[in-house]
Amino acid sequence: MPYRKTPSEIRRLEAAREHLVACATSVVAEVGWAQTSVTAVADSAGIAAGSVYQHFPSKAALAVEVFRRAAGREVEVLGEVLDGEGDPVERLTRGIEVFARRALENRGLAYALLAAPAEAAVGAERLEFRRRYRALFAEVVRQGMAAGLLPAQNGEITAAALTGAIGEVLVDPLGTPSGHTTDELLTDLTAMALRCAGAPAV
Amino acid sequence: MPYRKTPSEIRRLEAAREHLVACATSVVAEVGWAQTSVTAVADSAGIAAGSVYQHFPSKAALAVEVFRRAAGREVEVLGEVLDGEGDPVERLTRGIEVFARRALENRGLAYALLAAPAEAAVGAERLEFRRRYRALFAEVVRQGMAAGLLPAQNGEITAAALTGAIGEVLVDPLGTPSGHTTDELLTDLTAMALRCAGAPAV
DNA sequence: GGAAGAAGTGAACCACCATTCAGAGCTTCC
DNA sequence: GGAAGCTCTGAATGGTGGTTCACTTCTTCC
Repeated sequence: MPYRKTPSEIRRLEAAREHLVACATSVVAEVGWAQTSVTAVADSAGIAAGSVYQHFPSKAALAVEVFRRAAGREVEVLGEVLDGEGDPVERLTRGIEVFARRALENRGLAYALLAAPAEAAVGAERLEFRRRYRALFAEVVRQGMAAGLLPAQNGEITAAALTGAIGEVLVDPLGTPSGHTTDELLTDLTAMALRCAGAPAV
Repeated sequence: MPYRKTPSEIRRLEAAREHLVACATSVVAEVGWAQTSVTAVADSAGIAAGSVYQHFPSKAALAVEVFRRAAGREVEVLGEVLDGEGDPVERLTRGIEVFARRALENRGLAYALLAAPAEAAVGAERLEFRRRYRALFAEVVRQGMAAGLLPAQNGEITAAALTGAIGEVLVDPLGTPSGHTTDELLTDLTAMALRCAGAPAV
C-alpha cells in the first residue's frame, strides 16, 4: 500500500474543507442562497468547481453545512447569555441585545439565516434553528414567570413572537436607513421586547 | 376587417385570465412558489403551457399578479378593521384577530405571502406588502399613544414586531399541532400583541 | 527514483423548466 | 361559404447551473 494519508495530509484536507465552508458562508452572506452557485463558491475558495464534490456530495449538503455552522454559533452565543448571570428579565434584555447586535453587525448573514429564499433542505434547517431560538427564549420567560417577574402568559408564543419581531425589525432593508442610529434601534427594540414579555416598564 | 373582438369575446378572455390567476393562486398555496411550474399552473387551469403567455409576458409577471391580488385583499381587510369603530386598542385587538384568523384559515396562502421562498420579483412585492401592514399597525399605535391608551414608544418598531411576531407564530408548521385549539391560540396571540404595544392588562 | 493511489481540474454532460412558434382550430363579418 | 385574424396548442428550443469523469498533479512509501 504505497499511499496512506499522513496526519498532516488529513489536517490539510480538513483545513481545505473548513476554508470551503468559510468561503461559501461569505458568498451566501453577500449574495444570498439563490445567487450562490457552486462555481462562485469554488472560485471564492480558489479551487475548481469539481473539487467541491471532494468535500460534499452535493450543493445542498454544502448549503446545509454552511447554515448549521452559522446558526449553531448564534444559538450557542444566545444560549450562553440567556443562561448567564442575573434575573430572568435582565438576561432576556441582554439576550435581545446580543441577538440584535450580532445581526446588525452581519446583516447579510442574519438575512440568510432568518429570511432569505433558500432551497428546501436549508428551509428545513431554518425551522429547526428557529425552534431552538424559541426554546431558549421560552425557557427564560418561564423562569421569569416562576420568579414572579413576568405575568402569566403562553411562553411559547411570546418566544416565537420575540424571534419573529426581532427578525422582522432587523432584516427589513428599510430598518436602518430610516434615520435611527444603531443604539436607538437597540433601545427601542429591547423596550418593545420587554413589553412583549410583560416586564414592568423601567 | 373581418374580425374584431366582440364584447362577449373580451369577457371570455378576461374570465380565462381570472381563472388562470385563481388556479395559480391555489397551486402556490398548495405547493409554494418554488414548486410552482408554468406547466403545473396551466394543467390546473386546463390550458396548454403556451397559453399562459397569452395573458402574461412571463412566469414572474403571473407570480407578481397572484401575489398582488392575494396580498391586496389581506391589506384591505386589515385596513378596514383598523380604521373601524372603537378606540385604538379595541381596533388593534380586532385587527390582530382578523389577521390571525384569516391566516389560519388558509395557511398555505399565508405562508406564501409571508414567508415562502420566492423569486426576486415576488420578494420585492412582499417587502412592499409588509411595509403596508406595518404602516397600518403603526397608525393605530400612533392613535393609541395620542389617546393616552398606549405608552410612548417607537410605533414603527412595534408595528414591525407585530407583523413579524404574528407571522412567526402562524407560519411555523408547529404552531397548531402543539395541543392548542385555534381559539386558545388567538387569545394568547392577542394578549401578546397587546402587551407588545404596551396596553394595560385586561 | 518510481509505483500506487489519492486529490484536484475544468470542460462536457445532462436535467430541468421557462419560453417560443408553426400550425390547428375558432370567431367574426361580408 | 369564405377570407381575415384571432386564440390555443404542445413539441421543440435554449439557457442555466449542478454534476460527472478522464485526465493531470501531488503525496506516500519502498
